[in-house]
Amino acid sequence: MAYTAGAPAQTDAGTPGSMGDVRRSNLALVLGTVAQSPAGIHLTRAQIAASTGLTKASVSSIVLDLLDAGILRELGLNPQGERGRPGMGLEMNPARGVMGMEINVDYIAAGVTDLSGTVVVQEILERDNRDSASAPVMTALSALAAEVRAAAAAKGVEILGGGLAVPGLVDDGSSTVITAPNLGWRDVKLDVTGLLPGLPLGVTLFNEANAAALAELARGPSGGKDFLFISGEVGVGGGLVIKSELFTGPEGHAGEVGHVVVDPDGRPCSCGGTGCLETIAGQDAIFSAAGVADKRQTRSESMSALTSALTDEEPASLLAVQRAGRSLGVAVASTSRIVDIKTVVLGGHFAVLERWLRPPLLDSLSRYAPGKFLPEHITTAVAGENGALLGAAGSVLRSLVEAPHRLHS
Amino acid sequence: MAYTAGAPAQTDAGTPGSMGDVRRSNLALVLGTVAQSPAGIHLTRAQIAASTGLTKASVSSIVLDLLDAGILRELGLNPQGERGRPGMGLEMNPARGVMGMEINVDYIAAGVTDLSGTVVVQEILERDNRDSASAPVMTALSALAAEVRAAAAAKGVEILGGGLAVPGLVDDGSSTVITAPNLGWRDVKLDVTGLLPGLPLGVTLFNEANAAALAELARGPSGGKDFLFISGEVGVGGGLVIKSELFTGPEGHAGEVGHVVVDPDGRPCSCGGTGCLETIAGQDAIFSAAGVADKRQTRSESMSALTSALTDEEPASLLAVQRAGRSLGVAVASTSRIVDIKTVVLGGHFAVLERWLRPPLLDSLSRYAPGKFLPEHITTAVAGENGALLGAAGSVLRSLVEAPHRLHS
DNA sequence: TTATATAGTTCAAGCAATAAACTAACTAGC
DNA sequence: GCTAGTTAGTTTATTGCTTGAACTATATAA
Repeated sequence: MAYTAGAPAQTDAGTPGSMGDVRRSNLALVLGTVAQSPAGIHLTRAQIAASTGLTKASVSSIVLDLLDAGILRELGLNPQGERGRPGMGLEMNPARGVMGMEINVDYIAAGVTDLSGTVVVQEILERDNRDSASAPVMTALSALAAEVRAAAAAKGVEILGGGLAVPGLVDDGSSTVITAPNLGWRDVKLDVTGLLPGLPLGVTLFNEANAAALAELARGPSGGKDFLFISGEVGVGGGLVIKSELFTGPEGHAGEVGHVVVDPDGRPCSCGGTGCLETIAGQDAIFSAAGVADKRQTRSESMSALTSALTDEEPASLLAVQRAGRSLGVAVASTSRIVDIKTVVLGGHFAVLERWLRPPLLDSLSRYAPGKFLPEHITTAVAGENGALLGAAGSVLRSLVEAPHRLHS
Repeated sequence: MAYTAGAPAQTDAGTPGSMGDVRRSNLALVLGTVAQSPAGIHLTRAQIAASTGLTKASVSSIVLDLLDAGILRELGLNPQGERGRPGMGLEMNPARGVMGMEINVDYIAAGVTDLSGTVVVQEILERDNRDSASAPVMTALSALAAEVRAAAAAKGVEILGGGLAVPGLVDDGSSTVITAPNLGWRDVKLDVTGLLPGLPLGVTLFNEANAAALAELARGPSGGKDFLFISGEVGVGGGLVIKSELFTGPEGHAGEVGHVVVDPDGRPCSCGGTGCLETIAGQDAIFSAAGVADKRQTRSESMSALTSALTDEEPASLLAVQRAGRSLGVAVASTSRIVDIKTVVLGGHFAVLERWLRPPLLDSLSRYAPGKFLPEHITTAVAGENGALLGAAGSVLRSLVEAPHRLHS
């Protein structure tokens, strides 16, 4: 019905509210209902008025602004055999788009979606970034981004803003990667705006798991409005979505389920802690426990070695995954009590291994968080490999929908 | 400077914003700055205008509304030896107040603060509520509340709203205690408005630890704007404050640190889980591990037995508290990674035992959440025994400050 | 007593939403 | 094929709230 994210009058606390805030709030409200409308359906002004509760006059005036800003577009009239004057369909302008980018251990990637969220261009470039300095990676990504931007422009799509997802702790305010153990980065300041110069909405930096969580939120109804996304990669990342918002905590680093303590007497973790979930359920941990770790092969080769070992019911592999599942259960149980969440979405290798992980996970949950506290829904990610990419793009799009006044208007 | 809580235009998402929202937002902004001003200082309209950024004209008009509603009061002019016309001091109306109430295992309590937050009346009635049905407890509390209300009225303070704190999981919407293990309550619907009939702001139901956390937020700068409050009682409760707001999660039951898993191979918990923090650091657990559990004595007697045993360096007691401290560390480490919090406030028996708990707690933290992730500030609660009481009252007060338009206006 | 400075109020103007009237564009039915 | 009915979108007057400037009120300083 109404767009949940459009919290009206989003001035900072402590700032006087004026009528401009009302306008901004209603701009977001109108744009939000258009953005939320199902793919084929093009709402008319009258329908927007009915659905938002605004008057037709207000909607007309607001839509005019959004058309001027190039965010919305009018389609022709659609006389659909109903009585009365047909309405003028409206849609998110397909000639504008946002770019998602991703730096990961094995690849860099960039992709563009238009404002309706449909993918226009997408390119993945395999590249070993493990323990590579940031400069060459950024140079390579910059070239890729320019290429993808040109490809989008060739299709008539102009980029308004971008998002970059990185597997590590980030601080968007200062565009800094605080720590990305698997890239070997620590306190690295990135020139993110340099990747895509001259964008009205700039470029935002995201944690990979957070971006992927946002992709889940935008795409399927996999997790609803409240869920914990757990992404199994080399490390174990997490993204916490609460009331359809990414919950980032006071400093922006919330949701790190990978470092919940699941075994106080456990092994040291890459984060410096002890017995973190990652030390048992991270890729390296599972591979070596399963005995499929081989330094000559890539991670995806190791992964297929593991899955075939599992289908062959190879004991060490079964045990390794079982242990990972149980530990996942402990971490989820603890997390669910702290943030009161009942739905878990598994991503990354957890999605691949879901078949084997689920039984020990459920077992563990019923032991550590039984009854009323049991997280009932365990699903797997719907956005696949490129979840982080889509999430980064989608989240920029969403920020536009929530604050359209930043464009021209 | 400005009141952090006064988020402008707080209509529900999906509702059109109109000029009324602006007014509501600015009412809260003005009232917030008055409420935030230090005890002795009485702001004038001009000072409010300067501090909020509103014009003098708007402030005058808004203050008029707040005076009409009986929320603010004018003091006389205060010619303070400065040039120019002296300003008219404003303060929170001391003739209006809010009531906090508490049901706990050993007592029931009720107290009134005026709108400036100073305590007017307070009464604690010892009463063994353990495994008592809810009806007689509510009857007793109702009588106590009426008495305290009359005492406040005698002092010229009219009650506008109330809050009730209960040691258990609650749902305020339906005024239901979902589970309070130590009272033996389960899915008990309480007639909270019946306790204090005819209040314009009604009566709100709180979890005890959450209320106490709010008291910490309101009183000292003990935890700043972001902290985890851990309350050691018979059970172990928790309250999570993030950006000066109580974080309650999607269903309102967040912050239950007492049930973070700290020992996967541990003992069963009253919540049905296994190895929860409460099974090691709850009062019953500590008392019995220390060997000071004696069914004939009250809990406060057991507690003094424990503290004297500790000062005598009695080994079993030292060990019990040490273990509790270490487990606290594990739980805090996990929590800090999930919600990104760096400050912990210890309340209840954790405050009493702080001296002995701190070393193992710090030790444990540096092991499980080292370096950048270390929760740096461990403090003890400033609001003492009656933290929950004060918190319940204070939070009703705060809700008034955030939405003053609910009164008359 | 006068000049100056500060507090608070009054009043016209601007902006955004609303409600009601109005124009536009289509279907249904005779 | 014309008219009545129906729905879409625009125009216009009204309302509510902030703003800014002018104005009144009340103090200190010289």
